[in-house]
Amino acid sequence: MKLSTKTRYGTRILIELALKIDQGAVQVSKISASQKISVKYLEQILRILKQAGIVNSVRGPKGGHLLAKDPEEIHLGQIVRLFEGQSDLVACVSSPENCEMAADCLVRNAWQEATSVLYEKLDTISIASLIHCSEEPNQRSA
Amino acid sequence: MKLSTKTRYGTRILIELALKIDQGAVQVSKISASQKISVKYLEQILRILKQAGIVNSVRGPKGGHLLAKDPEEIHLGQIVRLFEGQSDLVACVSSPENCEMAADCLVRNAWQEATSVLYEKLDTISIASLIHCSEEPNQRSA
DNA sequence: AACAATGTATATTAATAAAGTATGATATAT
DNA sequence: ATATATCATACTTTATTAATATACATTGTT
Repeated sequence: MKLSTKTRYGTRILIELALKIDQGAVQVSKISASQKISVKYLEQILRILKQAGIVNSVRGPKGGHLLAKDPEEIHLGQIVRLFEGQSDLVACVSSPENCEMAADCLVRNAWQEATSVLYEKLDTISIASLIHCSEEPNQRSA
Repeated sequence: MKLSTKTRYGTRILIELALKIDQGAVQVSKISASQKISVKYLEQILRILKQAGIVNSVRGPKGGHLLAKDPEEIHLGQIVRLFEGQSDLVACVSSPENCEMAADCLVRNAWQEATSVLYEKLDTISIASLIHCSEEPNQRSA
């Protein structure tokens, strides 16, 4: 029940783009260097973020990627749902037909509720809030 | 970010044992038949549950497994923690040394909070509550 | 127009983890 | 004793995730 690296990387990428929001398009090679993620893997992740409308890209020389939305409007819930694909803790919540025990399964609804609680929490955390948190004076010395 | 089959199976096993709580020890072969899980796989899962003190077993003829605790005292949080092993959504929450970016990772605390919310919810759901829910009259027709 | 810098797309491989199976041992009621 | 059960570990298979490789498309600069 762990988050995939794509989810974690994707979140870090968005934070980097949010921090560099006034620098225009950021090149994949730059993100690769700062996040220590291979260029090719990064491209896959950025493509997913782009298709979801979270980032935009500019092709050609001087191109790169930038946020398509305000950091206030990007929440962890959206990112996790995007990368984890099947967003339920158990598949039968959204596809009961895949489990032959579904009709008698007393637990399904409980997993459903737990899933909801988790996403409700993740939906309250924006990229912007993560950044602001780090800017508070007590967080780091000197 | 799915629950493993061991977690799901384990939960169903505990429900079955709770429903048969007045029948004494239930044999692995019986559980295997009703839950449609292979005997050998089931034995692995039961061993984990036994080591955690959630079930007891009786060896030899007429042996089997039974709950070691009141169904009211067994909660989904405990089961999930038991089978998912590493209970955090991301490993760095409990082991920051595994991630070289940990010092600068703005997200770690957020994953931590989401994890907590999820388990707090799971800790409120007991095996007993799942069973009682199914006994409400409206759940099934005739 | 040519070129180089950049993103786009898909296929392939490698690594890891999960799921399931097999073999054999140990305990105990009868 | 013997049959019936659980206990323990090793192994195999399958699925998923992570990462790499190859080829293509777009665009600013000259």
